[in-house]
Amino acid sequence: MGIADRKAKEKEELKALILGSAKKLFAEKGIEETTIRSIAKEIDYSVGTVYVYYKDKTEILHDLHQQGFTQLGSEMRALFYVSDPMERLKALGRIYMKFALENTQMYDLMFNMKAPMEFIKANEENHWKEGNDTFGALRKTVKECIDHGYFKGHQLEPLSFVIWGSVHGMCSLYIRERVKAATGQEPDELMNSAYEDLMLMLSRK
Amino acid sequence: MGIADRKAKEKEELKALILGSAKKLFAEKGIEETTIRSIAKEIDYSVGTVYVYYKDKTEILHDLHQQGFTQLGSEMRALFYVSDPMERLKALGRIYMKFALENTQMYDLMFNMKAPMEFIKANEENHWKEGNDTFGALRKTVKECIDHGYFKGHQLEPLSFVIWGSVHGMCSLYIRERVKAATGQEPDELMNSAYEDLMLMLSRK
DNA sequence: CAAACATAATGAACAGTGTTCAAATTATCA
DNA sequence: TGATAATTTGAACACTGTTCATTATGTTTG
Repeated sequence: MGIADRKAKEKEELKALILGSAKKLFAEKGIEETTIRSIAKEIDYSVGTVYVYYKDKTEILHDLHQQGFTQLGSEMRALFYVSDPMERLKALGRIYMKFALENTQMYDLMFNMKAPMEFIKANEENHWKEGNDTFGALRKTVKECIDHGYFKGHQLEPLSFVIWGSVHGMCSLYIRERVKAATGQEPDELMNSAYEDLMLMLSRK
Repeated sequence: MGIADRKAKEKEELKALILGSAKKLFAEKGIEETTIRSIAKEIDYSVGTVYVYYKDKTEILHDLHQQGFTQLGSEMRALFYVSDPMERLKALGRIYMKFALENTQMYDLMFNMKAPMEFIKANEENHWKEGNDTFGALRKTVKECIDHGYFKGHQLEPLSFVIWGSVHGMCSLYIRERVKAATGQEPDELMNSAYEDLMLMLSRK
């Protein structure tokens, strides 16, 4: 079945082309400028073609958010070699924050926008695998910290969520342009010093 | 000048009526359903009239976000009687979180949506008074905590931002429906236990 | 090779959005 | 009452996501 195979490959390639176009526009111009028409125009196809390969915009955004998690996941996995759990926790947070600040649109899509969650709900997958895996990696590291004598009196699940929420909160305020407006400080500097303050707080035995 | 006065009052009243309509739709149906047409329909005026009193939608959303800060501000001010700064800090956070969970759309508008910031930028007010005041109240309380021996080794500005970011982060993850999806826990329960874990961490001398 | 069929791509059309502005309506004044 | 000013209107514009009959292309078959 050579022809069928080739056709299947071509379909996949075109789908990837559409997603690539979406990714480019999304990263460069943000969600506002990433319209179906602009995606189609970028690759010289008609709007209708996009809908042959993606049933709607939320599916495109879901696929995109998945790519973001793939990247973040591989960056996080590169830290598994760090044996000391507290050191690893600190490094994890740094990587996470770095990813957020360097890929603001993508981070926004992954953790703030409604589209990916709506797609998951609409397809009743009922399971946010990407989020689950990422939070699982954090929880595992926090667990090891607890086993090493850190976080006395804390519970694993709430504590892990607090840590996630802390870094996510700072990143979101940064991305949604509340940092300078509210504090008057230089955002990038404040993000760094705040992260150090957070780590200081976490690493107290 | 009786007539001019009355006209001015009527103008103000109609503007308030538009804002009230927007507020109602916004709280009940969210931003998606709060269209200019729906706002106009709610109060039996035409779309054009809305644009006589508001130059665009961001101005409406900015006025709305201002109302949210007025409410949050008064709820926070009710805690000034708490003399112990750490107790006050804990209470502040609770009130803040309660406000976020009970007014999800409004909180989202105040701290996540782009509209209010875009309005401020477009009118080069260059000063987010609402955010400044709120963060100022937090900073002041944190300062007092430091003066009472808490947060040794921490700096006021970054620390205050970390605390804000922590609570904001958890609230945002809740509102944007990432909590249950990522942790598998019951969101409301986790929010509470996480807040207690956070406070436990903060109140260690 | 041509005709029949299957697959893929198209873009006009639809319903919705925010926004504008000439025209119609209403209120005020002389 | 008639002229003038203020207010309200809603059709129209440019955009969005989405659909689907039509067209074009590729494949198989007699």
